[in-house]
Amino acid sequence: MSKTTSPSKPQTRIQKRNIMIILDAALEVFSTYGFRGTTLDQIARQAGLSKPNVLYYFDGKEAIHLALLSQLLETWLDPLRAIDPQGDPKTELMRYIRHKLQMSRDFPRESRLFANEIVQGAPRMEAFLQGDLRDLVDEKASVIQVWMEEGKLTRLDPFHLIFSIWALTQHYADFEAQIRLVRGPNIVQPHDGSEDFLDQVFQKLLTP
Amino acid sequence: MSKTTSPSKPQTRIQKRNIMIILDAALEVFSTYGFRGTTLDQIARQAGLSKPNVLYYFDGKEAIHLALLSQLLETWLDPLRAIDPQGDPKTELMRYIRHKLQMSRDFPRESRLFANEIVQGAPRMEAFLQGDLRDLVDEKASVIQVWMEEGKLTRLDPFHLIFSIWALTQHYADFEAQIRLVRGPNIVQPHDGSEDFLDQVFQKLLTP
DNA sequence: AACACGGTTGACCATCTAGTCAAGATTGTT
DNA sequence: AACAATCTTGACTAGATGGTCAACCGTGTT
Repeated sequence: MSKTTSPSKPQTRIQKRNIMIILDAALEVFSTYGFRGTTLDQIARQAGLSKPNVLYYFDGKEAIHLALLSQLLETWLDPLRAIDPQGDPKTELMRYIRHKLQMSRDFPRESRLFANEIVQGAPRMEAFLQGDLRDLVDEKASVIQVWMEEGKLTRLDPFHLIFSIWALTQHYADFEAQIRLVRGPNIVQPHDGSEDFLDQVFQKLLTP
Repeated sequence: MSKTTSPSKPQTRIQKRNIMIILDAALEVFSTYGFRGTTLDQIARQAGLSKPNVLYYFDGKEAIHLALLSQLLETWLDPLRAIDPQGDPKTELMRYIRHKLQMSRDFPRESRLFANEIVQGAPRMEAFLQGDLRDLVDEKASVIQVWMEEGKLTRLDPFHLIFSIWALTQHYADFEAQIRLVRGPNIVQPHDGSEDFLDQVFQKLLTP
């Protein structure tokens, strides 16, 4: 049935190239217009391919979107997973924050794809959110809790702390249009100064 | 031409009632599915009216969306505008933060309508963002800057400070689905504890 | 060169969607 | 009651959109 999820046959060069081209084009369009706001013609045009050709590589619009999401979700967990319970609390959290901010800077389209989904109720990510992500968040929240009880961090609700890190880092990608338009022509990069700012904020916040 | 923007004729009771019903239905649907993801049939169904009847009151889908946005943008500026340069710096900012959080709790649909627009590049809000909002943000950033130079607040980039307030407060409405699914069945209200948390965060952050 | 398989596409279809319209129902006014 | 204005809707249209298909083209292998 499915064309891209069958791991039996190895991909040819052309397949590899075109699947990459299509996914990149789809990311561009989906992240800008959302799932329903995106048309197959748009994706095909962006990819420089004909619509039937796009459908030769993917079973449909839904399948392309799904491929993007599952690809994304794997990399989404990594930075959080990397928080080391044995490491220095503040160092670990600051590293996580910088990593998330960097992702927001380097992969804004991925961040907005994610944001689009969640703002609209996350209909295609329920399983991920209440499965892998919840487990990992629970685990790391416990670690943070212990660190706080040991007096190594300011006492805060660890869940809200994690959410606040997500909110502050992803904001620069997801609401880039707002920042760009509000700051005006003075600012070239909406991210300008964000790293210093978040460093200052969390340094001050986390130090007991 | 336009049916609802002509201020010449007074509205009948039926007009007032149905326009309100339609706008409420449209807010519900637009905030969940975005502009392109929303159909007139959905709005009509949600409103309990026929599609031609909806179009009797509004010139089209775009007009309904526009009516919602302009209605929203006015109330959006108010809390920021209320920051008093003569008031106590920390009190003023904490009041603003609480006010924004309250709006995110009481009007999550409005917040998501806004978020949907901005994530997708704010094509229908450019004028507002780089007009009224920019002016107001510039003005209040100056006020905050002065407060900081007077040593009454921690020295931070005032623009990033304002953005961080937006990010943290709106996150609870815009990413509600994520919070709900990640926290699981333990938590009923995604907002639980948010006020205490943000109080703690900004109290600590703003105190020099 | 010949063959098989992978790759590509113009033309097409069914469905959805924004918007129209004329005819009918309801409401308010005299 | 009678009339006009407002309100409502079933039936419709034009265009957009996801997806199909048979035929054709390109590439690598023998």
